[in-house]
Formats: sequence, structure tokens, C-alpha cells
Amino acid sequence: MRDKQREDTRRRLYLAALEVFRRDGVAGCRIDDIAQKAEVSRAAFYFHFPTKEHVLVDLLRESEVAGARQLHELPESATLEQVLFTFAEGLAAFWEKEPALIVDALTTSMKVTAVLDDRDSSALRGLLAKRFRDLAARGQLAATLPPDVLSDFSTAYMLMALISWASAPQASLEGMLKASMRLFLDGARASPGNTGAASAVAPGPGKR
Amino acid sequence: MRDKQREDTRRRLYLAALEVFRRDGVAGCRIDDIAQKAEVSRAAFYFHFPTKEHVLVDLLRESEVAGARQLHELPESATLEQVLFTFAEGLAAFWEKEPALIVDALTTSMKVTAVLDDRDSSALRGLLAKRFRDLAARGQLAATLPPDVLSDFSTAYMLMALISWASAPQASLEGMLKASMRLFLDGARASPGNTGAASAVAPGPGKR
DNA sequence: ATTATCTATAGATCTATAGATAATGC
DNA sequence: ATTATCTATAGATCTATAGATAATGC
Repeated sequence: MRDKQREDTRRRLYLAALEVFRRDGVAGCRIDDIAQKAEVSRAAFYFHFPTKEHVLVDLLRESEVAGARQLHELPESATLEQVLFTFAEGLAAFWEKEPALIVDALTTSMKVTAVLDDRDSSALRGLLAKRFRDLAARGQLAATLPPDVLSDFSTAYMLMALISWASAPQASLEGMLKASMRLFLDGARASPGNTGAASAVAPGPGKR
Repeated sequence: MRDKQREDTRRRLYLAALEVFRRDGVAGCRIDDIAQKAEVSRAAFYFHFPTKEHVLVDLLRESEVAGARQLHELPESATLEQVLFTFAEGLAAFWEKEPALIVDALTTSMKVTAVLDDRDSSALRGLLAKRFRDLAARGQLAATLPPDVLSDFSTAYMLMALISWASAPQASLEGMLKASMRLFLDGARASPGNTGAASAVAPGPGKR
């Protein structure tokens, strides 16, 4: 009963905050407006969220859940490409509906999670890291950096792709995300097998 | 005379702000303390900087200048690797002396520059983009994405490497930055020529 | 005389906290 | 009786702005 009401209030504040963010921007909005829209006092907001930026951490978590949902259904044996593209599709579907909040959500969350540095607070970060460790064990990863770090870099590319698309939405977000994943996989260096388009579907290391 | 005084005050505020940031953190500090240390009124701070976060934009610019300094001396014909490694060295030298401000400087600047989106406000961003366009013209770049975007992604990798190092400083920052550049160049996919260490010095596409 | 730089300060907004209310546990 | 959730509010800090001062341009 108490738990239910607590979650209820928190959810109302969360949704109200997103509405106000979309209207006034994260930096420009007043917490009073959020609280009023959620029909609680301003102090109640602070009871649930340390700062208004923390609402965006929740939003990013939600987007990660959207990205990870399909990931669970992939077999253990999935390739690196399948893992990353599946995740990219989920992310694209989520953020296409919330373009105005991409930059704020990603930059503030990056700050918060960089400080926290708990690979487990985020369901996705742990899930993706596990996939990467498995792939490394099967020899599918370059040995440049440890799998955990590689996993974080793949996420960084997705975030960059999202921010880049949000600042200047050209093509489809999904296309942009997948292009960034090809870049992550094959690198920026010109080479016979690396024209971008080709490697998008090629299953293995695919030389020639 | 007036210009000189203006720049003088601005510089005093800039240095005072960095001191206070190091002591109290960017989020936790008071602008009054910054102004007091610079011996001007709080309003004078706002005359020079819209928000305290904008001080960090200046800091990031300074680091870019440090990174770009050596870049000017590279010949037009320099390889992608030479360009990126030179830049990485300059960045590493700068940020090693300012580890406490890395995360705040990079995340807030990312937000600000993502919104501004002027490829020219930053000397470096323009300089690096030009290098990338030249490299693309000489066929040294993968065609996955336009050169300008590739240039931004290379910077994103550096930023990620910096943030990652700042959160958990393991090895040398320069080593971390160069590893991230190898990842950028060759991708994360396992392949015969891609063991990381090997490609660090190899000049060309270097298969085998 | 005009303009750029800076100060003093009023009003807005936030942050911290003492206390009210109602659910929970004994 | 105790504790979790929320409110009311005092004090801190920020933001906006009217005005002072001194350099610049005519």
C-alpha cells in the first residue's frame, strides 16, 4: 500500500518532469512546475529525485531496457554483429519517439554513471559486458582492450550516434546507429574488406 | 587598455574557478567563492561567463590547443595514424595534469558543443575535420560515414578514453588514448591483422 | 557623449530541515 | 510505537537589472 503509493507518486513526478523538460528544456525549467503538474509539493520531488537531472538517468535506463529486450532472445552463440545490431534497433525505436531529450539525457547520464562507475546499476551495461566476455572467449573480439572496456566503447559509439543524430537529424536514426556499429566493428581505416556497406551483413571476419 | 583589463579579469575568474572546482567540485561550489578569489563581484563573473559550466568549455578549448599544437607541424601527407597519435599525445600531456576536472569538463562541454554544433567554434574540430577530408580524398578512410562525422567519432573515442581513465586510472593515459585510437582505426572485430599491438606502428592497411 | 566593464541589489529559485500524517509492525 | 512519505518554510544561492565608473571615440 505504502510502496504502491510511493511508486505512484514517483511515476507521476517522472512523467510530469519529462513533459516540462520537453516544453522548457531541462536547464530552463522550474521544479515547482514539475511538482505542481504531479500534484505534490516541491519537496516531494526532492524526496524522490536528488536533482532534476536524475530523472534523465531513469529515462536512459528505460531506453536501455528497450534496447536489451530483444537481446535476451538472441542465442548465446550470436555474433558480435547480431548483438550490436539488435541493441541498436531497440535504442532507435525508443529514442525516435523522444528526440528532444536525447542530448540532455545522454550527457547528464554520462556524467552520473561515469562517477558512479557501477557496471551493475545499469541492467544493460552488465548484460552487454557479459556478451562481450563470451565473444572474447570465443575469439571473436580484437585483443586491443579488455572485453569490458570494449563493451563500454561500443555503447559510447551508440551514444555519439544518438547525439549526432539529435543535433542534426539526417537519415533514419536506426541507419545512423548501425553505421556507427559498423565503424566500431571494422574501424575507420580504409582496407579491401572495409567499405562499410559490405560488412553490414557479412557474418565473419569476411576478408576479400 | 580596456581590452587588456577585460581579458585580465576574465583570466583571473577562469583560474579562480578552476581552483574552486578542484576543491569543491563543479556542482558543489559557489560562484561567490570564485568571484571573491578573483576579487570581483559575483555579477562580474556572470558578465564573463553565462554559467560556471562555461568555464569548462574554455578549459576544453585549451586542451584542444595543446592537442593541436604538434598537429600543425605534421606534413600534409601524414597518415591517419600519425594524425591521431600526435593529437592523443598532446591531449594526454594536458589532462594528466588536470585529472579531477576531466569528467565534468568533457560531459558539460559535450552538451554545450552538441547544442552549438558549430564545427568552427573549436579550432581543433575544424583542424581535425580538414585532416580527415584530406585523408578521405587520398583514399585512406573507410567509406562507412562522411569524413566530418568520422572526425567527430575519433574525438568521441578520445573523450571516452579520457572519461574511462579518469574514473579508474589504470595504466598511463597516453597508452589508454592510443589504444582507443587503434580501436578506432581497426575496429573491434577479431581478424588476422587486428591484434591491437601490431597495428600500432604498421603504416598502411597492413594485412597479414 | 557614448559605450564597455563592473557593482549593488531585488526577486526568483533551490536546498535543507523541522514537523504532520498515515501506514506498518509489534 | 515506529517508520516512510510528504508538506511547510527558513535560509542559501542564483539570475536579472538598474545604475556607477572609467575608458573610448568624436
